Amino acid sequence: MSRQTTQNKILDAAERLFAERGFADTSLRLITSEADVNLASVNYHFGSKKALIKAVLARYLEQFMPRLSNALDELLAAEQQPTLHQVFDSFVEPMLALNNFRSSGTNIFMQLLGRGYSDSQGHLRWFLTTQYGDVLTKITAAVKRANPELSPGEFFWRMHFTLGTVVFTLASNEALRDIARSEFNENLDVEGLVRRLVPFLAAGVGAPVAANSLNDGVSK
Amino acid sequence: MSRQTTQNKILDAAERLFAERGFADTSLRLITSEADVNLASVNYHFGSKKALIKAVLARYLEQFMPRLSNALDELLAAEQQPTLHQVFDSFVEPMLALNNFRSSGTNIFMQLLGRGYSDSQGHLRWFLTTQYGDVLTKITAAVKRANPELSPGEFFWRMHFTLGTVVFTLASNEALRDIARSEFNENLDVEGLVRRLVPFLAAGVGAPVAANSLNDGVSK
DNA sequence: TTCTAATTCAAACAGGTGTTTCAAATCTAT
DNA sequence: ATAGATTTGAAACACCTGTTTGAATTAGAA
Repeated sequence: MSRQTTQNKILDAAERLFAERGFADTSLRLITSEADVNLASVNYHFGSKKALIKAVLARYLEQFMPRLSNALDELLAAEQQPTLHQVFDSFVEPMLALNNFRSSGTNIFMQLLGRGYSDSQGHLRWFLTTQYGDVLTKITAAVKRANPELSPGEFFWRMHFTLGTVVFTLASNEALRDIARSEFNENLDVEGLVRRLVPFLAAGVGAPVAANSLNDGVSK
Repeated sequence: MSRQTTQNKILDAAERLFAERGFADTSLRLITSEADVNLASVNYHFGSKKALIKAVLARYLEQFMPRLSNALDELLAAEQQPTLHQVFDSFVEPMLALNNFRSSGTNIFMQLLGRGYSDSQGHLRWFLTTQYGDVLTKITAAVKRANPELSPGEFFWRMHFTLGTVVFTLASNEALRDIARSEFNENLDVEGLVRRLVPFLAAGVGAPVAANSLNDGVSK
């Protein structure tokens, strides 16, 4: 028989609770009781709560990041200039592939991403900058190629606007989909949500720079 | 002499710390020590920490909401159809006016808004739905008038994408502006930031609906 | 001034947190 | 089967949280 190891029981319970309630609001006692293991086993197997959070995130990022990296490589290798729509589309397949990795994997990862970025401890930020900096570079390269007209300052801000849209939507996607379902029979699955995000982001990043915006602040 | 009352010393310290660190990560002991008042005075004057959070938010919302409401009224009273740019622009003046109310008022309110919406307790949500529901109605009315083509489902999601962009940007605006300043001399003030948001949001909400998005989920 | 109500203060309370301890149980290889 | 390492378990630890208490102080009105 394929017994679940204690480590995996902890990881499975933790990822679900972290996604639902955030990192800070999920106590080790809650995790271990839901995982049906002893409280001390978290510190025995992972060392600390911080390390557990990182382990939960790592399990997904190891699946997601190489796929995203490959998709961006393809886009950057192509002869012709990609559209912004194409750039953002390259996130979709890696995202959806997580459902083959674990059930509800896409949804859980989306919520974890949202929690991870909002979190003041910045666990996710640590991963992105120290482990996956190359992917970040590819993302900015692809966006710049799709929309080369933006000034560096304009580009910086639009990337962060994009990040904000994504993170917020991902973090609250389940709650929002519930509302949409009950309010006007809009029965959207995770894929539908992600596909709705793409045109919004592409249009936002591609928006014409406001001509009448005084004080646009670019001093260099 | 105009002595600061204990209540105001608490409110001032609390709003700064809440904006910086979020509600949950700010303890009453930290607030009262920075405000130089006794720990028990928070519960004496406000009743509880939750009530203090609401009091902090209320002080700003009472300034902001009537102005926003008026701006939207003007837009809705006009003969001709407003542009999305105009709709989002009507948030700008009420936002900036907060600097006349308190020093750095705009910035602190922006961060509080971000914290308040991300917060799992949903203090801000309580205000918006129970106290300022009429303003919410006006916002959706204005957006719908500026872009009547959107289906209800499409409209719902784009409003929430917008909200996400705004909330995330507001919550982290100070950190992001620091980065922008050091990375490429982009010395943007709060007004500049808000004015950069408007074209992004207007373009996103006004984006053409993706024709090739299968499963768009509208079942009604 | 005197009396009463409002406020401040130090201390304790009750409950929750992540982490550590060390004996008991379990597994693993000899 | 037995010895040794790994893993589990119940309990305690040290610390932090929001809240309450009741006495000391201050303020305001008669």
